[in-house]
Amino acid sequence: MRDNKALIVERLRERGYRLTPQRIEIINIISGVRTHPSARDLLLEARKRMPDISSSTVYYTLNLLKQEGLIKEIEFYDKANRYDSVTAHHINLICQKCGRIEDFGEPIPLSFNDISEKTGFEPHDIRYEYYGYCRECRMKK
Amino acid sequence: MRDNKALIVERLRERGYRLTPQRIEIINIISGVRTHPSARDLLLEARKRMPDISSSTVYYTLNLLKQEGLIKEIEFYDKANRYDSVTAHHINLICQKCGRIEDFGEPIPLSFNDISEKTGFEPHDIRYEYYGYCRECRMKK
DNA sequence: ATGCTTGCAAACCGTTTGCAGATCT
DNA sequence: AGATCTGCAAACGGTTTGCAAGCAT
Repeated sequence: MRDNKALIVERLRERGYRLTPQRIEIINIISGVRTHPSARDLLLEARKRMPDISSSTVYYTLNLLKQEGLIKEIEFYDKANRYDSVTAHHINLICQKCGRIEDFGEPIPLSFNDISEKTGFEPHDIRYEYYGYCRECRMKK
Repeated sequence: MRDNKALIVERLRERGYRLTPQRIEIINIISGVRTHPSARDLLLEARKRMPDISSSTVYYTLNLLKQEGLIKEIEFYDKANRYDSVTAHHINLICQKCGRIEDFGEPIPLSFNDISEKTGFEPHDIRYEYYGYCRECRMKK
């Protein structure tokens, strides 16, 4: 959850990608925040300092970072995808009132090995989420 | 995983919804199959017997069944959502080659109670999926 | 000089919606 | 009879793509 900006920048550089001002800006935001922002969130935040940045650039950069394994994407069919600079597999708690996504600290209970031994299915990624209401939203009610 | 057509029909009837031929057809298909079909799958299958059924009717019916808690929807942002007549919470194994979705029999390790006691977040739904390759697709390679 | 990157606008695709006509009870 | 349901076509919204101009190396 700490700032992993330096790591992301270093990886891009050593893999030969350009470090344009737009990319630096996007990396800055996503690695400095714990809110799992959407592409639109990132665009609006970046435009505060860089008014001409376009949404294609944001998407292009996010796809690059995702493909390079430097960020993780959480996908939703009926709302914007969210992005996380914490790439380790973990459980997310998703509030259906305020949209907040919190990380849940405990390790994944069933390892990839457990699954493949029991079923023959070979996993290499996971999606584990609880949907409900966060403490703050429950208070407000 | 058994045929729960009768249950779905009964629930709709007792809640005052109409049992039109289109609905019966869709319920028949979804409750008779273990493949977690998409709306489009259901449309094409239904059209074999009912050529004029429209996709809005399929969506309308699926949304009704979902809202009444009689089917479960598995959502994907970049491909069609899939539908499951098994509504109990369970783990899904999703093959990224053939698209098959298998149910994994074991119970969910962390109960809603576990989560709310440890975090204050109150869950009422879950999404727990492993992505990878099913036995059949691994064989073929 | 080359090719990666950016910004604009249009395309894409599954899902939703407005509406008029049909159908179930 | 009356509300619900169906089918058509258009709208929607987030993401992707084509393309020409810009920029880093």
